[in-house]
Amino acid sequence: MHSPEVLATKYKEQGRRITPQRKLLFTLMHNNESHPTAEGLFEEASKRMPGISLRTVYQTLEELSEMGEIQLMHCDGGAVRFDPNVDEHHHAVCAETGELFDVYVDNIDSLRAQLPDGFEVQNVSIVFHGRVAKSAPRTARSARITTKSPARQQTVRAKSAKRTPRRASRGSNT
Amino acid sequence: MHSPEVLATKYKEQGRRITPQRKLLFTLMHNNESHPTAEGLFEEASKRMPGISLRTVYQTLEELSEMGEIQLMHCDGGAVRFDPNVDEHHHAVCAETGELFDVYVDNIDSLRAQLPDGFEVQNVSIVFHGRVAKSAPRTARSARITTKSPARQQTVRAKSAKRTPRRASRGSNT
DNA sequence: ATGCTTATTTGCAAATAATGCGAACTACAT
DNA sequence: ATGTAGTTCGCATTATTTGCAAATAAGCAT
Repeated sequence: MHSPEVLATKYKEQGRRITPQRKLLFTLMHNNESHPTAEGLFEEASKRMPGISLRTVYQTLEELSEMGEIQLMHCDGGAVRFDPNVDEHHHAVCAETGELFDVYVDNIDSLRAQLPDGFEVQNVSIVFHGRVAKSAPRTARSARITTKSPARQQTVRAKSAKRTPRRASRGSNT
Repeated sequence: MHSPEVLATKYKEQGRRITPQRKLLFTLMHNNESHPTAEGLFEEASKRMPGISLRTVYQTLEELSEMGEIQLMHCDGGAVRFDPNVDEHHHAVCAETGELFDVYVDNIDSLRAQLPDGFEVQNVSIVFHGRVAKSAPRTARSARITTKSPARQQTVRAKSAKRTPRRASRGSNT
């Protein structure tokens, strides 16, 4: 998504107003690679602006989405996660931490798929499920992987192409 | 998933009981290609067994999932959809009707992805978003496409897949 | 068949996620 | 400073799904 400043301009051009709430949310989302949920973003925002309403967060995220500034991502059935990266990209989800990473795929066009007759593909979304190998080096737990950093180009090959035992229901991580 | 008969055996072997509700749900799910939601399956079941509880449907689907007999699919953020096809496969969603089709992809391993460092892929899920071309011939609106029919092998290419360089800088970032 | 044991079914409350709506508030042009 | 229309916010409500406990009923032993 655009910088808070550019967004402000774009907003005004559309007759929308710049409020403290919006300014804060723009800032919190800009370059945010954590793929926060509305609730998560609300918590962050509340730190800096106690009293801000969750309703406002939902509303702002919705308008940013309508303006094409952020992307929505329904990943595991839980809450929607928002992504300020609107380039054509995909995702990797760590089954352990639930962390979500942006992934760029070079050759989607080469996929050979048996699509239903007459199906016209408009876009493809790929999700890599797996886990981040915790190589001992640093605190491991808090080792932050930035997608912009040494993202290795690799050819995909699942550990075991077998069925993964599916958890029955959603998010019960307690 | 297995046939209702085989399932019955498998259930008994595990000390589970065969009830009329389960028998019905087994039958309704077997070879079901509609990817129903719990609610949808409940409605179908209700026709044949008025009074069956939605709770029972949820419960049965959950146990079938735990037994590896069906797969869960979180697609658009709405209700979970269930799939008796547990082979390694993917999906195509019609943006118009919401219909969901099974899709087999041959060469997932050849995808070149820039995954986060140390990320171990366990499995990949691909969703093709698009629409079923309604070839004018019949009522068009009600033309039904079945997945079992001549699924064409095709190389994927979105209608307007412009390749965006990573982090394209639109305007003055920052 | 009859009874028993305990797996199942069911209804209802409750949790989670997100949206509708209207009253109060405020950005910002004049 | 003032007015107006865009915003924020709280509360009610919808949609899914799960937790719980009482009522029910498979399936085994007799």
